[in-house]
Amino acid sequence: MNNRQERKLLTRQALMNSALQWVEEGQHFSSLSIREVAKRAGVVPTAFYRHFKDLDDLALNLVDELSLVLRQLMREVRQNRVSPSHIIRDSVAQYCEYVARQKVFFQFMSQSMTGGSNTIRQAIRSELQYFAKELVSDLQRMSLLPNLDPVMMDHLADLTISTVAYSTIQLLDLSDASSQARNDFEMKLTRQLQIIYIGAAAWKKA
Amino acid sequence: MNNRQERKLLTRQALMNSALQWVEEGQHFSSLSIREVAKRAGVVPTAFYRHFKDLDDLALNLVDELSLVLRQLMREVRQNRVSPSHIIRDSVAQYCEYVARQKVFFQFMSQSMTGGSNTIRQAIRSELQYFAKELVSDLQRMSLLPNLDPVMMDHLADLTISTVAYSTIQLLDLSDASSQARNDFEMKLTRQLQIIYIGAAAWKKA
DNA sequence: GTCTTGTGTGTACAAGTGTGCACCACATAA
DNA sequence: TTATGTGGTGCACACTTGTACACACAAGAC
Repeated sequence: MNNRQERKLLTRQALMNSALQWVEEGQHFSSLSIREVAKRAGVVPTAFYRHFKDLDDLALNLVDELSLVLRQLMREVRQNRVSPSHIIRDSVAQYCEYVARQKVFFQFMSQSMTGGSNTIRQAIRSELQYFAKELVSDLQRMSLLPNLDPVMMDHLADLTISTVAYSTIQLLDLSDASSQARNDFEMKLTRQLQIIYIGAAAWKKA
Repeated sequence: MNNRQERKLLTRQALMNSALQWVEEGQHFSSLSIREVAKRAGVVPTAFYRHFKDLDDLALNLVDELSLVLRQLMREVRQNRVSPSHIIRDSVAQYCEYVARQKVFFQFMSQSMTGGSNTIRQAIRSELQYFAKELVSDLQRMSLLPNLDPVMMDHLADLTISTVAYSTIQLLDLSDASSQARNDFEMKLTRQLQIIYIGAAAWKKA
C-alpha cells in the first residue's frame, strides 16, 4: 500500500466528494448525515471522526477548497482577457463556462451562503470580500474610474459581486436548459454589468 | 369551542409558525422534521397530515404567505413615498425597516431561494418576477427612462431585485449589530441603486 | 526484530424519524 | 335526537441517526 498520509488524504477527499455529491443531487448540505456521507465514501461511520470534528468542520474545509477554485477562475479570466473593449462581455462568458464546469462548487457556495451555519456564512462572505478587494485593485491598477473615492469603489465592487452571485443562482437552475436560454442569460448579465459600470463612470462626487 | 374551521386554521397556523420559528433559530428548513414541527405546534406527529402532504407542501404555503407580506410592503412603500427627489433613499430606508419587522419571512425566503427543493425555488423565483414586473410598470407609469426598450427595462428591474435580494442576505446577518453598521448598510445599498439608475439613465440604444 | 501510533472496523445503544392504523370526541348535518 | 365526518390521539413498526467502545492491523520508529 501507499504512503500512510496519502491513504488518509484519499479517504478525506472521498468524504468531501461525497458531501458535494449529495449537494449535486439537489439535496441541501444541512440535511446530510455523518452516516450518509461515510456510506458514500465507502467507509464506516465512525471513521468520519478521524478526519472531521463534525459536518460543520467538513463544510469549512469545503469552503477552503472552494476558495482555490475561485482564485483559479480569477487567474484564468485575467490571463485570457483579449479585447479590452469587451472586458465585461468576455469575462461574463468565461465565468458562465467556469460555473458550468465547476457546477457543484457553486451550488454548494450558493446554498451555504444563505443556509449554512453562522461560521460557514462568515467564511463564504469573507471569501467573496477577498474577491471584491481583488476587483478593486484591478480597477485601480488600470486607472479606470478615477472619479470614485475608495468607499464608492468598495460599493461598486460589492455591487458587482452581488450581481454575479445572484445571477449564479439563476444560472445553476438553467444548466440543463436550452443553449438559447443560456445565451439570453449571458446577454442579460452582460447588459446589467454594463449598466452598472456606465453608472459608475458617470458618478459625480456631489 | 369555536367554529370547527377556525380551530383547524389555528393548528394549521401553529404548524406554519413552528416551521418559521425553526428557521428563526438559525436552522435550515430542510433539516426540519415532521415530528419536530408537530411537537412545537403542540400536536401529535400524525396530525400534521391533516393539514399538509409533507414538509414541501408546508413550505409552498409559507411562500404563498410570504407573497402577501411582500405585496403589503410594496403597497406601503408606494403610499409613503414623500419626496420624489429621494425615492431611492427613502425606499431603501422603508425596506430595511420592513425586513427588521418581518425578519423571519425574509430569512425563510433567502434560504429557500437557494436551498429549497426545485418547486420551492420556482415558487419564490416567480414571486420575485412578479415583483420585478410591478417595478417595471411603476417606472413606465412615471415615464422615467424612456430611453430603455422593454427588454432592457426587464433587465433593469431584475438587476434591482437582485441587488436588493443579495443585500438582504447581508442585512439579515446584521440585525443584531450596531445601528451604525445598519446605517452604513443603508447608505451602501442606496449608493449602489443610485449607480444603477444613473447607468440606466445614461444608457444609449447603441 | 519489537513497539507505538493511528486509520479503519464492528458492535451496540438510546434517541429520533416517517407513517400506517385503530380509535376518540365533538361540531355539524339530518 | 341520532348519525356522520373530521381533527386530533396513541400505539406500533421498521428505519436512520450520532457516537461510545473495544478491536484489528499495517506503517513507521526504534
